[in-house]
Order: sequence, then C-alpha cells, then structure tokens
Amino acid sequence: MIQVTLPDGSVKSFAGPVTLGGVAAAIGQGLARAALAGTVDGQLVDLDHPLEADALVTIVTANSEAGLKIIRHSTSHLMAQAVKELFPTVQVTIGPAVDNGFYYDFAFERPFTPDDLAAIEARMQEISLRALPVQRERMDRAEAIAFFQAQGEFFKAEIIADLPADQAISLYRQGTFVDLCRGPHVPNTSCLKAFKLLSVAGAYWRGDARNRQLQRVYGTAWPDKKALDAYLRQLEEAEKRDHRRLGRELDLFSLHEEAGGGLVFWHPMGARVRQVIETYWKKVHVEAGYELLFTPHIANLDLWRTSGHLDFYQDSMFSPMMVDEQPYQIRPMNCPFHILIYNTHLHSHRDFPLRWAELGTVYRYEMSGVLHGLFRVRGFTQDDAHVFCREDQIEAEILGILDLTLATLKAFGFSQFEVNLSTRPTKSVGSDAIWEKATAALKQAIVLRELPFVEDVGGGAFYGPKIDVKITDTIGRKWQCSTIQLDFNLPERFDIYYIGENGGRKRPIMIHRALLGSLERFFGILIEHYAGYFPVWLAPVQAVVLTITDDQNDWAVTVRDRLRARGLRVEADTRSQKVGYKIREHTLKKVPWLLIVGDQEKREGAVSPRDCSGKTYGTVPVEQFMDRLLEETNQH
RNA sequence: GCCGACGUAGCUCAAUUGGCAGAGCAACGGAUUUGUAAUCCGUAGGUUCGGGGUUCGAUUCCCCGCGUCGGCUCCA
Repeated sequence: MIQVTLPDGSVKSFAGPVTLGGVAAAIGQGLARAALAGTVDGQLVDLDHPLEADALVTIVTANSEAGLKIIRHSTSHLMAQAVKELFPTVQVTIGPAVDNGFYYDFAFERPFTPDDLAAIEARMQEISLRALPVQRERMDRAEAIAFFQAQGEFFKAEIIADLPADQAISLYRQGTFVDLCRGPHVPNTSCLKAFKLLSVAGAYWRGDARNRQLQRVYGTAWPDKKALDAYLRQLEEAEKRDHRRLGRELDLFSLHEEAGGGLVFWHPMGARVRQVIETYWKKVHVEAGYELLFTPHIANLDLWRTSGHLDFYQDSMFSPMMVDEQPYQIRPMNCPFHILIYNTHLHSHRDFPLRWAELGTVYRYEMSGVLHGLFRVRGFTQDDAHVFCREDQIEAEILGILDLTLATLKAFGFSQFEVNLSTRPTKSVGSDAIWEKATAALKQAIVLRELPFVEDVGGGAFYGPKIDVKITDTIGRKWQCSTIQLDFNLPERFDIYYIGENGGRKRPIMIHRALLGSLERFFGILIEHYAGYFPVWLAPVQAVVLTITDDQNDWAVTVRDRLRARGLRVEADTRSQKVGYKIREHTLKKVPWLLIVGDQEKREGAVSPRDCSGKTYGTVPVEQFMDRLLEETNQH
C-alpha cells in the first residue's frame, strides 16, 4: 500500500507501485491529459517515474513556471532531433530553456541559413505529430561515453567525462534520437505544439572565446498557439519602443558611420530632455550638499598608471596620443582628476565629508560587436561623484547616497528597486576591519530602507565592497544604473591623506557613486520605459498650439509666447493644413498637449486642450491651462 | 574581437536569368482657410555603404574594408 499526499493535503492510496502519470489519472481525466511531469518530495521528475514508497506529490502542468520550463527544454530536444534528421553530420552540444524560450548549440561544418531554420521548424512540427514517447534511460558513465563517441557526438562525450564520477547518467530517447539530459521532459513529443525558431547566432563552446564557435539556434515555445501569438505580439510591441527607432522618429539623437561607432549625437529635441535631466540632477546634488566640478577630457597617461586603471583596463581604453613626447590619454574614468583636486590642499579631519560631483564624459574602447544604440557606446557621460570622508562617517554617507539615489530614480518614474550587495573577494586590498565596517554600513543602509537585496558574496571589486541598484521598467525589464562603491585602493595609490585630531596623517575613505550611470544609456532606458511618451516635465515639446485657420495665427503666437515666457517648451503650428492633419502629426511626435485654437478660443482668450491619448477638455482659459502645465512641470 | 544576416532617396521598401534604379511617406513650390489622427496639384531628390575584381554591361556575381542588426553567463 502506497500513500500519496497531494498539495491540498488529501491522501490517495494505491495498492502497488504507481507512476506519477497513474496518480494524475487517479485524480482526474483532465489532469491526466494536462500532466507534463511532477514532483516527488519536492524533486522534479518525469511522469513515468514510479512511486515505490509514500510521498508528497504534485503534478506539473503547463500552467506553472516549472511546466513552461519543461516544455521549452523539451522543445530544444525536439529541435535537436529535427536538426539531426535533416543534417546527420551535425553534433549536438547543449540546449537549455531560457527566459521565454530555449536554444540549442550545434557544431556543423557550414552555417545554418534562414531557409534551414524554416526546414527545421517544419520538421519539428512533423515530429510532434509523430507523437513519439519521450523515455528516460540510465547508463553507466563508461557506457555513456562510448555510446556518444560511437555516434560521433564528441561534445556530448566530453560533457559526460567532465561530470562528477558519482553522478548518475540519464539519457532521453524519442524515436531514434537520444540525448544526454538530466530532465525531466514531457512524456510525448505531441505535447509540444506551439513554438517558433527565431534566430541563429554564434556562441563559443562552454562560453569561452578560445574554444570552437558553435551555432546557437534560438526559439520560443509556449503551451498553446494563443500564448505563442501573444508573445510574438509582445516582441513587436517591444520593437516599437526600441529607443533606436524612437530616437530617429522623434528626432532625439543619432549615431554616424562617418564619425565612428558608439559615438552619440544629441539632436535639439534629445538635448532638451538632457538639459532637463541635468538641471534636475544639479539641483538635487546641490541640495544634498555636493559641489559640482569640471575637469578635462584628456590628461597625461601617468594618472591612470598611478590609479591602476591601466593595468586592469588597458584593453578597453583608447590608445594614448603623443603630446610633447608624453603619452596623453582620453579619459576612461574621472576619479584621478578629483583626487588631483583633493591634493591641492592639506585637509583637516574637520573638512569632511567632501562631496564632489561631475557630469564627466568618458571614452572607453568597446569591442565593435557589442555596440548597441545608446545602451553600449564608446563615449558617455557619467553622473559621477566622489565622497571623501572619515571612517566614522561612512554609514551616514552611504545612507545619504542611497536616499539620493532612490529619490532621483523615483523622480524619473521608477518605483521598483532591487539591490545587490557585493562583498569582499579573495584577492583584495584593505584591512579586515575596514572591509567589515564598510560592508556593514552598506548593509545597514539597505536594511534601513527596507529594500529587497541579494548578497553577492565575494562579488565586490578588489578595492572595496559595493551596492548596485536595479530598476524595473514598464515592461518588466531590469536595468542596473546606480552603483555605490567604497574604495580603499585609490587613496593609497595617490597617497591622499588628512590631518587627524591628534595631528598625524590619516587616510580618508573614498566613495565612488553614480545614480543614473551613463546619461546616454539612462536616456535610452527612459525612452523605452515611456515608449517615447515622456511625462510633461521631461518632454522636449510640452505643448503645440494648433490653429484652425489663418485667422487665429496671431492668437496662437500670443499663447505660445505667453507660455514660453514662463519657461514652458511650446510651439505654434500655423501652417495652412486641416486641423486633423496637424493633430495627427503632433500626436505621432508624442507631444503631451495639443492646444487647438479657433475663432471661439481667440474671442475668449482660451485654448482647447487635447492630451496625447486623444481626450479633450473643452474650452479652457489660457491662464488656467498654463497654471496646470506649470504645476505638472515644476513637480520636479 | 568572433559567428551569422543585412546595407538601394531623409524614412519604409521594390527592381525578372547580370540589361535605362522605382513607389509610398517626408522635403520643396503652388492652390486650399479647413473644428479634434492624413486636402489637392506639381517639383526635386541616388557615388545603390566604400574600395577592388569578373563581365560588352554589376544594385545583382567574387574579394577586402566600414557600418548596422541578432548573438557569444545562465548545469547535459
């Protein structure tokens, strides 16, 4: 007699050994049909897994995360089978489930073409219809290695050889296709019916650029056609908010082949947004007790030799240029400059904290293949700052920085945060005492602000612990912008000090921090977050006055100028076009407010506002509208 | 950097086996005076990414370079 306990606490009894599939069937026909796999005492297993003792059992269907993952993983096997059938000389390697889909890496003598992908997908459909049972088998290690070698699957054999000696080797067989896999898998290829192959790309064997490059085929898989279609629509939506497309459509910025990759040109409309961001940034920094600095874009390479950046980052620095027979470096970092300023004075313990911020443009050589719109560039402006303080001030400074960070990110429309706390790595500088104290201060700040955080043990930089803040955008993607890093290294290297209470020299603590990270990248994130619909305070054009006929041109210009006189960003469209045409055009430019003026509005000293969703608000006196727009603008 | 795909007017895209490089939108000129998402007519617009090669002839085929796009961490 076997007693099976179900998630709802109920218990089913079976006379003899039973599989999970049998348990599902005993619960109900519907569940038996939907069942993909199950868990036994928390362990994910196949549906044909036999139960020989009492256990806590759940049945996994496509409705759960685990079920979706199984579908995706099994679909990757389905793809591998289709590829092997079509191209017998292909060697299979690995094929896991990933977010929204799966991939499989293949070794093949020629690249896959888009036509190949279509053929593979068609073959996958066909194999799905064959309704092949997917069965788990066991082999001992030597046998498994020999088995895959005999089939010419040398990558598989290598994977097994690298598995721990005591680990059981399991294989999955579907028809003639056998793959090494831990599982579990769906019971039958007919469970896989909604998938699409998306792209093919190079990927290194075991992720190492020194190894052979394989071909990775990406696909997506879902429980049914409806979910698949919904996902494909979502991909289209994401494409519509792509900052590269919106950057062109809204005339915000451009990149130029003639100039070189990864170098950003801010157009007037984009520059307006940047101005608003910078003005706000400067305001909150001054309020938070920062001084604003300006430093050069180029300087003697020795500075980065002293800082140690050259040793670590030479590969991602632009080559120096010779000036008066000295090597000069376009700056990849701002910190040495702030230290030079620090060193122009002798400092007292009473001077601290010193909070110095700079919107510092830096240039880093990024490999050509990684450049991507505003997200990955070769020249960008960090919203950098360095805080110099005493050890006893660390905690208060960290808390202050964290508060400034959260307030700033909230102002730009982000409200969901996630924090990483990275602690001391094995290779590092600084005393145990200072690491402990600094790490505790970072943690304390996170806990005080009740932020969810993950501790990345040993993930800190060699020079100090750090916290990184991630934001979540409208469509759920996470972005790391902010970073707060303690540095026990640079003060040492540049030998900076202050005079302590007892008259002796002491080392100050240095904190590096950035809130937005890079203005370019942050702008890209904002564009995608808002899908181009900037809130009024950020919008490059906050309102456009539209005339019905030429008779209102004078009034339109008057309204525009009155709003402009209050600092609002307003245009007047007096072209002899039908108002519907003008509305369409400015709506496509995502202008928050359109102010229609006809004879009535002109007579009454009014405007008829229309927001970008198409909602209208009747006729409103111009002063009233202006107050409202000003209020919305000045919230930040 | 590596793998693959792509590069034609400002934008989105056409162009048969290698045979005069086109359309829509945008721009410009004119007409129109319009009430909440496209008024009509006309004009102009090109080193087909750059360089080389094959050919009577190259947007098309080949080579090199540049750029763009998708990838290159996530346990078989």
